[in-house]
Amino acid sequence: MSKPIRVRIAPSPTGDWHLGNARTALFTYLFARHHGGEFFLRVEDTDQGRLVEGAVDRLLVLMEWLGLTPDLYDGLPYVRQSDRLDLYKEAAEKLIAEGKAYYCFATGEELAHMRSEQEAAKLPPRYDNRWGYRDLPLEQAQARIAAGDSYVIRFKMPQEGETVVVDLIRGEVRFANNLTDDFVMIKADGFPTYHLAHVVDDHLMEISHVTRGDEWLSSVPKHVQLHEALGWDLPEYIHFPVILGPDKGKLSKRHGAKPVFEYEIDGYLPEALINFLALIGWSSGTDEELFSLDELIKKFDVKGLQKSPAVFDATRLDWFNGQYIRRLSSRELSSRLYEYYDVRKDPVILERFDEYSEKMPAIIASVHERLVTLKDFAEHTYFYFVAPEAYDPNLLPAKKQTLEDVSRVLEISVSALSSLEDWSHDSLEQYLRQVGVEHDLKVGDLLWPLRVALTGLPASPSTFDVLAILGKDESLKRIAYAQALLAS
RNA sequence: GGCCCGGUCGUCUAGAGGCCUAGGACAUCAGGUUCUCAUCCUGAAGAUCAGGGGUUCGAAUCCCCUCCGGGCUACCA
Repeated sequence: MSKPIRVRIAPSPTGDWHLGNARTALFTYLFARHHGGEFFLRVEDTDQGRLVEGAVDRLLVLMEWLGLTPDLYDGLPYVRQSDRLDLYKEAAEKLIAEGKAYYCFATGEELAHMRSEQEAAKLPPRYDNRWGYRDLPLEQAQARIAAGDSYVIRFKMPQEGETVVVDLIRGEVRFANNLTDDFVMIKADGFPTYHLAHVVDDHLMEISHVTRGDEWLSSVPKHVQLHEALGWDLPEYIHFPVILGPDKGKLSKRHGAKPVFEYEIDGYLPEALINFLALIGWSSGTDEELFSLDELIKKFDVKGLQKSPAVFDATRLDWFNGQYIRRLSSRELSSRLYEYYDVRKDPVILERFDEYSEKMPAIIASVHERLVTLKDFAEHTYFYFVAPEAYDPNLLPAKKQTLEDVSRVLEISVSALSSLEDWSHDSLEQYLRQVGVEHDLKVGDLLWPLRVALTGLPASPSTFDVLAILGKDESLKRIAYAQALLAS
């Protein structure tokens, strides 16, 4: 590998990225950065019928969010194939001139008819040159074009011997040439097909390693033959195994394969997503699991890439996200949360950040280790801002407690707390534990009813936290409400 | 159908002929810490290495066959 490493990620702007696309980009990025190479983005918009408005802009934002920002190419953020039509045409015409490609005038209906005929005869469907365009003299073809006939340009695939492909993950793969037919390079609309465009661009962009999904492996013979016909050196090939859905089928929307940007909306951290994705189909060879992007760059090695496809497991992603959230400092978590709701333009939460800015650090700290996603924050802290109402009073008793016990506990609490001056967490804890002892109450029997009274919930942050954050007035108010609820 | 690729606990994986009575992580279950939940700690269960033949003193690792899964077989990428 003496050549400089230059790689590219080449999506077609036909929709939003799912995790599989993001992982291909990640591996490609890691490979480039590990070797100190360059990482470009090339937009493959050669299928004019499938273009999706705004897809490229959203992709750029997403890549930035993931931390996979591509390098500038000729000063531009990406290369766009529709800007390079002349280049493909030039290559195709060179091949025509050399007799390595030809004009084909078969219509769509004719081709469809050919295929159905072959299918009926149990023959493998392929372009069989039944109209003889492969051998049509160039002058005749040009005459038809001049007459306005619609045409495509096909590559004359060699029909003898085999094409040997080397993939860095799988090693040598062999294909018999007579099984590949004369594929289309230039479509009737003048746009190139993937095969031609990829070969031309990767050559012109001096891409050292072609990285892409596994689904391309069986097309490589076309690309190899094209390189040879054009007289160009072959790049190295790396075909990543695909990501499967939980049903072991293709990643589909039905099985949690949402567009990647929805993971952002759902409160996942990009570093968690990156770490999670990196470990699907790649292993460092050690028992370590948690890697930052920088660590991944250092450790990434093609040797650690898996040959087999992997199933995507959402619960594992949750674990990574929880890990990363817990590793954030309170300050970092706080700014992440604010940023998250700010981007979401969530007026309710943003207002709370504003109005409760003094208490916010304590509020966040109280739920920090309980969050799986940033989105969870709203739900976990709701009770701080909105007093519980009309909850089931049967929630109030701790295990083995009666409603009468609860009344007594609340009464004791009210009278004790009313006289407490220092309403800090530590003071509250010290004091209440002592109150418990004085009244012969187990801590749980004192704190459970209190917590339910304050939050209306069976699970919440520590009662001392809740008390301290709510403050004396609000706490006593909520306890009084619980007492009223019990009485009714 | 044909051609390619793949197949280790439910999931992600370690494993390049003896270190494997197959290791780790997620999930699960049990216990501990604890006012609840969560965190954290400890432990358990979980894989006859898809199946069958070889090769070898010895195979998850090498070879062959079968089965299963996936991809390609477009004027889609």
